[in-house]
Amino acid sequence: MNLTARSPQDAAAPAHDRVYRALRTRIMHGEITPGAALTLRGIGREFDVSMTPAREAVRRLAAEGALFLSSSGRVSTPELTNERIEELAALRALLEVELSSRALPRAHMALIDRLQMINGTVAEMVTKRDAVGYIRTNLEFHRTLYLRAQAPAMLAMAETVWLQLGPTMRALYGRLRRTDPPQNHRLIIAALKAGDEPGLRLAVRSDVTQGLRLLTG
Amino acid sequence: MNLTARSPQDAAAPAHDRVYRALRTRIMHGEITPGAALTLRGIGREFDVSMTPAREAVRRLAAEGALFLSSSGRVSTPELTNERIEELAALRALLEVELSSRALPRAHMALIDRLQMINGTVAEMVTKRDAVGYIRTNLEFHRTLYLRAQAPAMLAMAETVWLQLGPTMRALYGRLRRTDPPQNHRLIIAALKAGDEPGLRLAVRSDVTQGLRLLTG
DNA sequence: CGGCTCAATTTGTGATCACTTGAGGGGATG
DNA sequence: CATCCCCTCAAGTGATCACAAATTGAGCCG
Repeated sequence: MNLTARSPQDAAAPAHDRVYRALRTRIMHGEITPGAALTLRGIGREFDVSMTPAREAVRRLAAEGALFLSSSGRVSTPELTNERIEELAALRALLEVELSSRALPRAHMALIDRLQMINGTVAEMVTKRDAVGYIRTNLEFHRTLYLRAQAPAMLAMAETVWLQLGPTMRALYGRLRRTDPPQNHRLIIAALKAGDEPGLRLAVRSDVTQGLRLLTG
Repeated sequence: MNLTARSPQDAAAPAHDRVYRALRTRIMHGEITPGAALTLRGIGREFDVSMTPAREAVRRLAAEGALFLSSSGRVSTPELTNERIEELAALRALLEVELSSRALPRAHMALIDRLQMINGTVAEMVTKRDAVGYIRTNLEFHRTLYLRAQAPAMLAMAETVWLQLGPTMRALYGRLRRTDPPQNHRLIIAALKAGDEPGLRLAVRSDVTQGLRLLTG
């Protein structure tokens, strides 16, 4: 099956973990449309494993809210209601504002440079209208910043929220007609440079909630 | 099989779900000491199921951070570092302050009465020095309030944090020599009655972080 | 008396299979 | 033409087994 080189941490990874990671990435990056159905046998066939590891991966993702299990056990990506989306956006704001706050005193020039580079890629994805690429690099931008917060539990929660929003995000950003580069990311970088905590908090809050405006507003 | 009466929501529940719920409750209420080892075959034996549903329950709990899986797959309850505990406490503060804020405008007299009744039970548990009972009723107090926030995703996250703190909480509260009733709960109730949002936020923050003082301070 | 080695045993992993249930389609009926 | 019913097949659940890895404890040597 997949004979491509794997990153070190994936070397000799158990089957269920391989499947889990592959599906997780797909979902988080919006590569699966909301409401799409999955089957354990289908997943097993695709990754060349039996139903057992497929089931473990699916249940793990369901526990994280990335997949929806119907009462009869059928598996699909969740179709979020507007209320749910708003709530998850509020969670993003809550968690990510805190994470950025904690990262601020630890953010040195090397980090800011790296963020600017990633942001360049984000802008590129926007102009190319590559939705999946945009989501991926956008999340990389945020994760890079939040890693500096040295708060693994909080970051894990934020990623769980991203995961839940994944399938919906694609549809959401698909409506974005804008081709202008991410303005809020620039504000975040500027606030980091200036050591301006209130400005940073505001910029992060705006960035994580802006995608929602066009849905609810 | 298991012919004992089950609660309504457990009726005809799949085996893996029964096991999951039973273990989850045990962990959240602090009935398992940190670092305790579990085995799939042992769990299967206890609940009279095979390894398969035991594995699903364990992996689901591991995904929620309630169990720790060693690199070799061995299962145990996590032993949290002080940094981790502080971070989880910060998460509790963040999430629960927000939840209480959202619950405030919806908190009518019936809810406040119910909170006062639960709080009576909490006080009773304190005087009886019943650690598990204390944790259970204390969480019931918080959950009852937060349910009014109408924010299921946020509440689920808060419960995940409780779950992660479960095994540690017992040890934590075991050090509490106090037999005085929960003062912060009274402040919460008072703030709810008065419709005092800043006071409520402060009281909730104090309540969820107080247990930590004796650890870090 | 303490540390090391090796083997027996415990434990997780993954495949396979029997069983049951629920979803979806096709046809008959009003 | 719509609705309802039944039937079939697909899909999840859970048990069992073979296998590999790791743990543990006994026995031995220093």
